[in-house]
Amino acid sequence: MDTPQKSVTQIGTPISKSRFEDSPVFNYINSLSPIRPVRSIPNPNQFSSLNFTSPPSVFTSPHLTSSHKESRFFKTHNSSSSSSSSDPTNPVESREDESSTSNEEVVAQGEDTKDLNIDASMREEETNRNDSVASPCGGDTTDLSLVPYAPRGENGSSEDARMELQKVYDNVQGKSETPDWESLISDASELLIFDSPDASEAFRCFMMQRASNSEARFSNGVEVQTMQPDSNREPESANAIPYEAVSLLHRGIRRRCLDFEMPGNKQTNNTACESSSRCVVPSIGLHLNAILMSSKDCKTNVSHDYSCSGKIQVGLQSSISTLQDTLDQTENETREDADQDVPVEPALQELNLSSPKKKRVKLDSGEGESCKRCNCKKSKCLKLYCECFAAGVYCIEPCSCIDCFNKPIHEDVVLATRKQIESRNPLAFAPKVIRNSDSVQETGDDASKTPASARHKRGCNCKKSNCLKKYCECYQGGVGCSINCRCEGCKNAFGRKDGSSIVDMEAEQEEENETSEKSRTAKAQQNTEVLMRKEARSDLPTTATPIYRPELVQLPFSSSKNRMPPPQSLLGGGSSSGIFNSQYLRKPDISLTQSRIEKSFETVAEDGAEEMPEILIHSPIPNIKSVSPNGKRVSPPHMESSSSGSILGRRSGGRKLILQSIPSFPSLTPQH
DNA sequence: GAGTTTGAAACT
DNA sequence: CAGTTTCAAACTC
Repeated sequence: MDTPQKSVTQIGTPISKSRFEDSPVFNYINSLSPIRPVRSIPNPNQFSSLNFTSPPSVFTSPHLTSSHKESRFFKTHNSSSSSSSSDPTNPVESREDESSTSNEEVVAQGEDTKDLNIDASMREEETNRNDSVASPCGGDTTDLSLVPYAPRGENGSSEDARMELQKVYDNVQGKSETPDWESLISDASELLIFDSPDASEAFRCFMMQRASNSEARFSNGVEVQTMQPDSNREPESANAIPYEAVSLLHRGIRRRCLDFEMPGNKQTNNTACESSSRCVVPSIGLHLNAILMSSKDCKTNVSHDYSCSGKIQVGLQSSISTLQDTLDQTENETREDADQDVPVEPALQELNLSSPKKKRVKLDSGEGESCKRCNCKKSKCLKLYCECFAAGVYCIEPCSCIDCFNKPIHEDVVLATRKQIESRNPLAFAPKVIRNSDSVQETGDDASKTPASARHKRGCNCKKSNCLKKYCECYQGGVGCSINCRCEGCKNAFGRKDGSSIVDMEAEQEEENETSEKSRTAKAQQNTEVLMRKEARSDLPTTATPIYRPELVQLPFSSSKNRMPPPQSLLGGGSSSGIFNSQYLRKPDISLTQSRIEKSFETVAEDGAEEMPEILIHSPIPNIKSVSPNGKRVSPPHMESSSSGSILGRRSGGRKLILQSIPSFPSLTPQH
């Protein structure tokens, strides 16, 4: 709700800079501090303000950058942990040691190796220090992910791996058309994602600091130093922040989630970030996991780590506000609420069918501690096949991948590959499930818990699974199918392509159980049933624009028992409203009439509401293609797509309220 | 755990 | 852009 913006607001605002610097306190502090603030040349690519603009011409090695960062942190905060750079007792370290035997790693990393050791000690320190706090995703498990071990693979020699790496890297680079590509990489490398609340908090601290010292470069070594003066600026966290920020950030960095820049955000981020939390959105897709992590999720165990994967994003992607909420909550309430569910949780938990939940349950109960991640064998975890890679996170120890290059140590390769993929498909790393956030504005507090709608950005293409299995990305994402889908025989429980949803199905079933001749026939054959349903619906003009209705999925109270759909799903959704549809399913004339009426109302806002919400706007054109075999009657998306939440009161006496152009993802546009 | 199925991603 | 191949997750046994 409002919280989301809060955090971001704090982050960017350049205003604070001048304010602080002009303040007597600041001057005083400056005079006291032996450390002279170092100002780097203003660089638009600086970390501050989440500036994603084109990279600096000067190439900066990602490794170098990160090394500096980490080592600096270490120096500054680590008076206590500076000592040992390796801890044999630490599993992570063990792993590292193992890896360190590889020449490759030494060669490749050099300074990194040192940093890694530092990292390890830091980690240890932090572990001791924040044990209760962050003990994140399975503690060690998470940490392990931080260990950049060489891609020797489980079965390859280090030499092979190195060659492989070179090959991959060359390959990627060769294909890259971006002139300043390396700069981009280095630039992107700074955009680390924070997949823990702590990390995000740290990040925020950093951003805040940067706000007051925006010129300082992340890698200039100023950060930590300037912290001191900063501490005064932030009375509430005074002493804590510097250390916390750094250590936490550090932890965040150590964690494998990467904050890959989002295509198209480079130019907009600056402004967007300054104005609203939405700025998170641009990269939210890749951050979601991180943010999710930031939610108490990270504090529980196994599930956390998994939540880092894109899959879990499902629930979170739902709404940025929710995410931000979570983030904020985490920040504000300290980590003591670790065990408390963030707003998002309820929703997910309620969704029995929700894949994330499912997965988590599975993990929790079934696989125990093993945060199972990817299992790539041939892709080197550098393709979208790899869940980790696709989710924007590094592979971690629990992964069973072979010859994995998706490790911090191969950051360049990862980023390069990513870049390449993005060049092919700018949305490749965008959240697969896009959630409409209009509910936020509409329903207030509950909004964050009950995102109005969501959909798979691209839609599925299921042929045999009927969208009833996790093969289906929509289903897996806990969202209904939409016109974007090209699925056949869609039975997606979260909402079918034809516009029905769980509620619809239930209502339908009831009807079917009772008398409907059609339904009886349909029951006879499942496949037939689907087709028939589609046909029946296709008869209804109102269903012409079957925008799927995922609302139920996200609703905490959307349990099967509770047939009360969320306000929006109940009222909105228009054509897709199951109740509505089922009600008129066999009353074409009525529905037709109504549809006409509606049509006159809908056209206005619905398109906007439906299409705009998605940051990732897809041309409706291809959607036309999505018509099922018998979907000839399915109207083009632009017709009167009834977006859930955009229309209210369809059932209420035929009166319909249109929530004009409520952007699902207002996030992109600076608001305030 | 091995084998199969499935559909996305990648390739042609 | 359509068809094919590759890939890894999901699923089944």
